[in-house]
Amino acid sequence: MLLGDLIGFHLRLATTRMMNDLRPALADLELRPVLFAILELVRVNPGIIQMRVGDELGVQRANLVPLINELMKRGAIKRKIAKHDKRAYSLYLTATGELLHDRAKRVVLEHEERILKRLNATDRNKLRWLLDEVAVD
Amino acid sequence: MLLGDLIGFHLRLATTRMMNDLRPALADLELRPVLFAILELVRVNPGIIQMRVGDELGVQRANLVPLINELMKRGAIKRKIAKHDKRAYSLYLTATGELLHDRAKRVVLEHEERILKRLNATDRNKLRWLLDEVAVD
DNA sequence: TATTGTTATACTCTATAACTATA
DNA sequence: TATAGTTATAGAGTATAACAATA
Repeated sequence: MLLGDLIGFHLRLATTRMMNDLRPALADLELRPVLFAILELVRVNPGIIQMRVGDELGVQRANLVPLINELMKRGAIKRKIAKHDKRAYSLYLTATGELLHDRAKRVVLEHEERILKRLNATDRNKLRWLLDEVAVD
Repeated sequence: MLLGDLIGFHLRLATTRMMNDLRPALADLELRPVLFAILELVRVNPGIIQMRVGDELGVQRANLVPLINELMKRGAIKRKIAKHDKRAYSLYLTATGELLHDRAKRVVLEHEERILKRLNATDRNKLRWLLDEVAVD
């Protein structure tokens, strides 16, 4: 390990390693990490506005469009015009989407366990908390 | 914050936020985060083999080639055939490269302080340690 | 046989600007 | 005026495969 003290380096490397494990694991379901993230977010927050998905995941709204289209073409998500705002779309999983998410979630949980096996529950909570403190305003 | 418990989400978002702050900060020097990472690694480990740089930063050797070329064209780094392996290149900063790195390092340290201002020294060390435990082996 | 650096390629990600329709 | 979604585009990141030179 030649890396220095800069947190950015360690963050970058941890992310790369995690994605290098997750990507092939999800490939069997023809999903990429970002697509799973969308499915998860919509599953847990049904009716969520499309823009909000972008905000939560750090994906700009322009870049979100083709991702949403991809999931709609596969019949995994559906949209309705938002109740109180005709400009916005509310997102929902279809039955197909829920099945896909169920299978993907299992793959992702196995992946997280594989990647975090050296950390106990306390450390994992601490890590989550520390990451959330990064770059908050 | 609608995000769930999955560490991957929090890692992804922290990385995005950090890069969104660092990228424009380095743009004044016409550097990108990955180029600074290479400068830093070569500065601290003069003579490092090109392949090793890729390993340390999680960049594949094929993708490293144009990055090294970019820094050589700018006269920031130079190469020599490695002492004990004619296939490999040892990398060094030029005087120009050291000056560029000095200026970039100042920008990066300010950036890290901005991003991590909510964390004290203990938390920062803990974060670095936790990130290093992610995906070892 | 395996490894370092290279080339080529395809795909994905990301940032930016401009447009529309609604608010 | 501002916001949600869209389109278009260019640049950067990433994965894969194949090759030459050397180990």
